[in-house]
Amino acid sequence: MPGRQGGNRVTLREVADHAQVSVATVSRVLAGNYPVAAETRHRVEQSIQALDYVANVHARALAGVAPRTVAFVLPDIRAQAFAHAAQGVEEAAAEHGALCLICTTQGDPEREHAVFQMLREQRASAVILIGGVVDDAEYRANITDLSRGLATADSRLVLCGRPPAGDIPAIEYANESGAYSITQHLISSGHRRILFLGGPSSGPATTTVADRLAGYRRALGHPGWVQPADFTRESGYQQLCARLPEDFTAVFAATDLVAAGARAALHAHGLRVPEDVSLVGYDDLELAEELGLTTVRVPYEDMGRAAVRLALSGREHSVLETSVVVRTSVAPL
Amino acid sequence: MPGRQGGNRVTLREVADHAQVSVATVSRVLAGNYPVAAETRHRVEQSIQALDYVANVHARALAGVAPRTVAFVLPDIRAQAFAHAAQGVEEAAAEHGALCLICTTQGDPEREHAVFQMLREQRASAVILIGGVVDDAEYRANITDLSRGLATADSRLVLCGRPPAGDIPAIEYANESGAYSITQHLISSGHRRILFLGGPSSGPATTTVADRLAGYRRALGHPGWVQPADFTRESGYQQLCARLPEDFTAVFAATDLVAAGARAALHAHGLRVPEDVSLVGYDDLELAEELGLTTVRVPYEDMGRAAVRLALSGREHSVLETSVVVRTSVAPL
DNA sequence: CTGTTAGCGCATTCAT
DNA sequence: ATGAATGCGCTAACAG
Repeated sequence: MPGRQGGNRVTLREVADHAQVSVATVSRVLAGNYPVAAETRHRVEQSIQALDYVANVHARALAGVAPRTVAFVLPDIRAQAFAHAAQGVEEAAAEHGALCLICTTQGDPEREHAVFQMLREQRASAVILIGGVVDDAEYRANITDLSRGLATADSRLVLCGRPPAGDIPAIEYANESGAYSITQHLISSGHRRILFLGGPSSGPATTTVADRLAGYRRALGHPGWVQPADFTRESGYQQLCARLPEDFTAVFAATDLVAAGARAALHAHGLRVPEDVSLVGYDDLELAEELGLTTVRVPYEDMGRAAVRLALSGREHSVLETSVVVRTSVAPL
Repeated sequence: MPGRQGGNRVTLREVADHAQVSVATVSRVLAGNYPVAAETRHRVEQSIQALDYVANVHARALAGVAPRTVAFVLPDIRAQAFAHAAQGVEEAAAEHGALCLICTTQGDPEREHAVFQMLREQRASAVILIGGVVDDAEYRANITDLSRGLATADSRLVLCGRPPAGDIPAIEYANESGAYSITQHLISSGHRRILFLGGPSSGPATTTVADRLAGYRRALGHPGWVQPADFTRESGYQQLCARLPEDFTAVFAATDLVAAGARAALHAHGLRVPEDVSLVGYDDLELAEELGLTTVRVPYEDMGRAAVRLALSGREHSVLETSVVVRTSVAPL
């Protein structure tokens, strides 16, 4: 029972004294990469136990033996897609014996900046960035700065679920083709008037929606019908209601969450899914299963894992497959 | 454009040289807690910019100026309840200017042990622990060891959503009384035969279910009817099916997730909610809103925040209120 | 106001 | 096989 006073951590020195050896010897048995007499080693190990010694990472790091740390920066951990990616990152980091830092920005640029500064100070070996972005010049400039800043500190930046920017590597998923496939699915069920629900009401779209919209249009062979909506259930509800007098036989919601809102809107108007209107989403969250929603599966956990591998050990498949998951929200026309 | 080679971080020394001052001066303008001539300060700031200097936390920590770091240890970040608690922890940590470490154990005791060891090495100022547990002697012994180990390193352990153990502080929520209230709600709607769905099929229950069950029984005034089930949707489905020939007018699922499974089971048997059977859950997750589930709201984010405050700045309300959220899954008998 | 210096805890030559 | 000494980057006395 150590029970020492607060703040009085045991140091290597004390262990050495206790074991009647030098600090170098203790350090050696700890590292285990250098010959130490069996008997001495035993004695040292006893002392370590007895004193409940715990190494100080900071001192270690300073002396050049830092454990790698990978940081995962996301807008909001409450979003299921991100939480799943985080799970993948955690797992892979653990496999690599790396410490894992999960940081949220709440979509606030200031906070994001602070987080990055902090990560540089922490000497993070890698930082993985996830979350939708508008791929414009400003973004490119920003991300390039970040990457350079990190590189200065011998740290790598990896994008997750976004296109690579400049020479910044990324793990993507087949977003456009997933959208294409599920639109095809709708089409092959006889649907023609398919409403795409998602995207900004004005201004440029994030790469996420832009790609999904592109896939939708490629399958359709024409611009189709688009109703803007944020990536929330509430917005899905509101925006579909706004469109509801119109006639379409199916709705492609940009996200499962949006689909959930759309579904509620449909129900509120006395329309049934899929009897009256077919509905598909994107992401394949828990929600999709609950609602029997046909959707596109995005391998978020795999993306997290892949991003860590890319960051820590170099090359890696950089665009993961998506697949449509058929459930019960689509009916043939 | 710094663009230095990887690994070649800029040090205080270099900044000092560049600015033609001593390291002490640079350190001072950095800390800003000591008078420095305006002109000198300016010169130093220029150099810092020019060299893109970033302080090394490890060196700082070794020198005694460590930023506090609070760790949040949970079984699985994909679980919404935990993700919400994590959000609260993140926010509060940021407010305190503390670094936030989120670590998952996957419910694996070995991994949990490794995580704790790592946290001690990191000199975490506080570690917050969440996740169901069976409150037996073994657990008590374990947690006490952990707490002592942490205390050795001048670090505090705080429990979250569990009862305090020994002198280890905790942030709880009114679990039993929430269960009592929602059972009352059912009762005042005329229900008498209410099935409690949750808990282990054999062996001791976690404190979480035990308390909910206790509240249920207190409201009922007798032991009631209990069908065991894990905290998963799947289990809710299976276990309710197993019980379905029996007649009860309402089901109290130990968790929203379990309720979702129960609901599916009911539907699969041609029973409608709430017309044929009323259903309530616990937690008030996103799912509950989607399903129109009447449930008990647990303030997970607040708990996370409170835990951080407790850990970092002492006293704090330690048991948070719960409340029943009435939606559409209960019908009067 | 500014420079010099002594640690912080540990890993690592270099001696022995 | 073991011990003594050096340095990692920074802060905080301590001198000027």
